[in-house]
Amino acid sequence: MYIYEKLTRNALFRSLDAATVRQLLEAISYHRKHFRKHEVIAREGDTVTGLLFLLRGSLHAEMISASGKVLKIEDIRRDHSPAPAFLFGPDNHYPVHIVADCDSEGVFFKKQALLRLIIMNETVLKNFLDMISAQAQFLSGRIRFLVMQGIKGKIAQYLLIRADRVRRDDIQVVCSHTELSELFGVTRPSLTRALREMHLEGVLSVEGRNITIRNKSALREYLG
Amino acid sequence: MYIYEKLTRNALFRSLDAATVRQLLEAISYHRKHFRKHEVIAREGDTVTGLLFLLRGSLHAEMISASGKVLKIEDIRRDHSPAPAFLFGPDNHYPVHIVADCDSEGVFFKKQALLRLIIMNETVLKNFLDMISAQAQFLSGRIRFLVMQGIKGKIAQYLLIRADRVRRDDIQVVCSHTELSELFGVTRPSLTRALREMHLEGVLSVEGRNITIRNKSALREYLG
DNA sequence: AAAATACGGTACCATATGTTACTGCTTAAT
DNA sequence: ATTAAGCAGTAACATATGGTACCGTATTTT
Repeated sequence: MYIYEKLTRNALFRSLDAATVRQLLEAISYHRKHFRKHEVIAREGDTVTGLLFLLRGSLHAEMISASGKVLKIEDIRRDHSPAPAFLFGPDNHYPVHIVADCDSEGVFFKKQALLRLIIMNETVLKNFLDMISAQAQFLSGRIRFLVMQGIKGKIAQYLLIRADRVRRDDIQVVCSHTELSELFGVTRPSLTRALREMHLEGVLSVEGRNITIRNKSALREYLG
Repeated sequence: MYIYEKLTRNALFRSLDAATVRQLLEAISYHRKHFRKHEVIAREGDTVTGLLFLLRGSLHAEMISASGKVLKIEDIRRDHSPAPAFLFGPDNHYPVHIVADCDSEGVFFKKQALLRLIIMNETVLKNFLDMISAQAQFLSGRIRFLVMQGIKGKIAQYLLIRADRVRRDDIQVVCSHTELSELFGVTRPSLTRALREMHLEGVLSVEGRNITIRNKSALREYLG
């Protein structure tokens, strides 16, 4: 499959057909990048010089505090790019580390090339506005999630959203407890304890990574 | 002073002269709005239908949790607009309440009008990109501030930034403790206690709203 | 197959922060 | 002028979460 076909799946090229993307790509320069599993693609503080578009694999963004606390900010799959909102604006530095979850591959557009794309095609411009806005909206939701509730609230919100998405009350959590605890910004033992307590309270039934919601309205009470 | 002269101070019209802004304004429609002190301009969840530009006064954005916890997200003065990154993108709803700090006044551009401005003038487009990028960057910094450190870390970061800005070690904190605690996402007694402890440790000297940094390197140790 | 790594469970204790309530003081509203 | 709000300080206590350490199992990697 050609690059431009894969790129149509990215938010920047949404509602463009492969032929148009091909045309656009011919007008600018870019280069291909490969990353190995666990490779650090960008460190917090590095200058953002362009935008990466994933063709294969997946990445994640994480913050690490001075004391070593890890907070996973988001997963980045092939429809998203890392740090799109840090290319423009006053501070062009990565606010997070970008790490490859597995062997991955992408194309990198320098800022100038991207700017040309945006000016050349109004759909691309609109898509880019949507991308940056989406990023801000996501971060705003993340603040509410992380700051406005305790661990049980986070568990409740996480599970309720997933249950709603799959339209079932039994949820297969794909992440490990360690990952979940990094996503929630808490320690793993604290997360396990909270799950155990919610199990004892009869709100959830927890069996390893299979969690079933037993009392949905009680679960909602935990929301911050 | 005319509206367009005041608007040149807003981020959207940066590096445009008053005459150009006047021209731009004549091409689109907008209307004027007035707000009284403490008036709620938008509630969390309201649809964002356009963008407000402040001519006079100041606003702030805050989140309120189910349990009543208040988190102040940001101050909005005449160079900024509320929620610029929520006009485009997938979720066009205010993530926060917008409240007037004092009697205030502004002009409101509907989304379509703004879109026309952006397309008409490349500087405006670039400025808008910068605005929403700045918003995302701000929120990202806010996550680090709020989640990656304890109260003393927040105090340290807050004071060090201010001290650096005024190039002095004695700082006149303009907000009340109540406001500060909302900005930090903690309770007021906890904030007061932390300040008292840091005073006893000899790191700070706290006298009401006058705070002097006594030991800058010790203060930095608190940063998360 | 062996070794290394990641994972999940748990317990004990430490610590940070929240909760509530009361005080006196200052500033703004009537 | 009087009343009402808001503000800063503090204390006693409750609670949530963190820190650390250990174990046994599962899963990779070599």
